Amino acid sequence: MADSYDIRKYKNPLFTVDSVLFTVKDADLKVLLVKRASDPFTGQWALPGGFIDIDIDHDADMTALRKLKEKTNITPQYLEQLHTYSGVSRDPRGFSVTLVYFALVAEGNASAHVATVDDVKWTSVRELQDLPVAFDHKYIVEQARQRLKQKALYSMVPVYCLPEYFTVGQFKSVIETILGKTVQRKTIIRRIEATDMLEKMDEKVRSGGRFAQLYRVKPGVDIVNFERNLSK
Amino acid sequence: MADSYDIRKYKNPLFTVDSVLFTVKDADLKVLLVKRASDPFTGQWALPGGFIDIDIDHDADMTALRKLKEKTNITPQYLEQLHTYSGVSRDPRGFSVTLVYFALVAEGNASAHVATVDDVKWTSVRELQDLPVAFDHKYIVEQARQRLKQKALYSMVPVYCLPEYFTVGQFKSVIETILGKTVQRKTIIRRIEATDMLEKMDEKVRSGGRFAQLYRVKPGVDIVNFERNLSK
DNA sequence: AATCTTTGTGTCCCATCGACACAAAGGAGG
DNA sequence: CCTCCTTTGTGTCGATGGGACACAAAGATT
Repeated sequence: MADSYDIRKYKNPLFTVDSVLFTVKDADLKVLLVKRASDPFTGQWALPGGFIDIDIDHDADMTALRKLKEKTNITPQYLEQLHTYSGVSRDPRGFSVTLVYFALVAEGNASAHVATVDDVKWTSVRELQDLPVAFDHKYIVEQARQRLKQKALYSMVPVYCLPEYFTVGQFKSVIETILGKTVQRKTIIRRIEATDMLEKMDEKVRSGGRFAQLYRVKPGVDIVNFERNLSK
Repeated sequence: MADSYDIRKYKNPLFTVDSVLFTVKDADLKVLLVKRASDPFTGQWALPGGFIDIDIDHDADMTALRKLKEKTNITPQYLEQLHTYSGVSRDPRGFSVTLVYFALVAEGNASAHVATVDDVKWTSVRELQDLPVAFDHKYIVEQARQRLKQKALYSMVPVYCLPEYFTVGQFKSVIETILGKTVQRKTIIRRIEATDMLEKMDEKVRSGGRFAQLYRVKPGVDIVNFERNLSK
C-alpha cells in the first residue's frame, strides 16, 4: 500500500462515486440520469453520484446509497460494484477516478419522486445513443448493461427489478427485456424451484388469463447463481 | 459525478492501488507479499501497491503494473480489477480507498528477482492464516482466491499461471491446485478443443510417461468463458 | 357456448460434464 | 529383451439441466 505517510508528496486524483441504476418499465430497460448543476458539463445528463463525505460515510457503498437517496429519493434493492474507471483524459479537470456501482430497483419503488422533478429522469438505454452524456458515462452505462445481461444468464439478480410480490410472467418479462430475447416460461419455473430463494404466496388475477401464482423473495436470503447459463 | 468544481471543500480519502498476484508453484497456490518499509504497519507483510503518480500513470491499470514492476520486477500475464475497498476503519490514518487488482503469472516468469531480495516473497495461501498481514489485506487475498476459484470453474483464466509452452497435465495440475479438487483430464481436453484459444506445438518428454502434446495460447486471443461450470 | 389468452405441466431432445475403461508410448529394472 | 509402471490420449455411458413444444387448466370476452 502506501510507501509513505506523507500524502502531500502526491498530487491527488479526483475521486468520485457514481451509480448506474437500472429498472425495467414497459418492457424497456431504463437507466437513471441526473442533470448536472455545476461545472464540467453543466446542464448535461450524467450518472448520479458525487464525492465521498468522510465525516458521514462509513464506506463507499454508503456514499453511493446516500447520493441516490439525496438526488432521487431512491433506495435500490440491489447494489454491487461495477468497476473503477480512471485516467487522465476522462475529466477535463485532470486525472480522475470513479468508483461505479451497479444498482437495480423495481419501477414502482422509484418513479414517484423522479416524476416530479425535471433534473432527474429515466432514460431508455436504446435512446442513449442519441443523447449527449457527460464524461465517459455513456460507455459506463453500456458496460453496466453488459454486466446485467451476463448476470441475467446465470443468476436470480433480475428479481431485484420486481416489486415485492410478482408472478412468473412478470419475472419472465423482465428477463426477456434484459436479454433482448425470449426465454421459455418452463425454464424460469425450473430455476425458481431449484433455488429455494422464492416463496409462493396466494393468487392474483391476470388480464385475459388464468390466475397466476404470486412469489416473493424469502426475507434474508442471498442471491443464487446457477452453474449453467441460459443460451445467448 | 462532481457537484462542485472546488475539490478543496472535501477532505480527501487516501487513495491507493494494490495487487493480489498469484502463481502456482509445486502444486501450491502462492500470493506475492512485500515487507512494508514505512509508517503504518512498518515491517509487516502487505500487498504490493502504492499511490497513483498522475504525472506518470495514464490510468490505474498502469499504476498497478508499475508498482509490481518496481517492487518485484514482474509483469503479470493477466490483470483485472478485483474490487475497491474503502472505509474509515481499514487504515489507522483515516478514511481510505484502495483499488485492488487481481493478477496471475507463471512461476518461471517471476521467481528470479524475488528470490534475491528478502522484502518480497511468495507465500502459500495456506500459510497465510498464521502470518500477520497489514491492513485488511488478508481478507482481500481471500476474496481474490474465491474469485480465482470461480474463474477456474467457467473460464480458461488458469492458463495465465502457465509458461508459454505447456502440457495438458500441467494445465490440469494448475486447475486442481486452484480448485482444491481433482478434475478429469478428459474434461480439460474437451474444453481446450472447444475454445480454439490454444494451438498445438510439437512433442516433449515427460518423466516416466508417454510424450505429451505441447500447447500455447494463440497470440492475441481473448480469454474464453464457458456456459457451464465445472462441479464444485 | 365458443374463442382467446395466459398459466402451468409433461416430455423429448441435445449439449456438456463426471466417471471409467482401455489403448498408446515411453522409462526402469531385472 | 521382457515385464511392470507411469502418464497420455480416446471412447463411451450416464446424469444434469436448458430448449422446444404440445397440451391441459382456468378465467375473460363476445
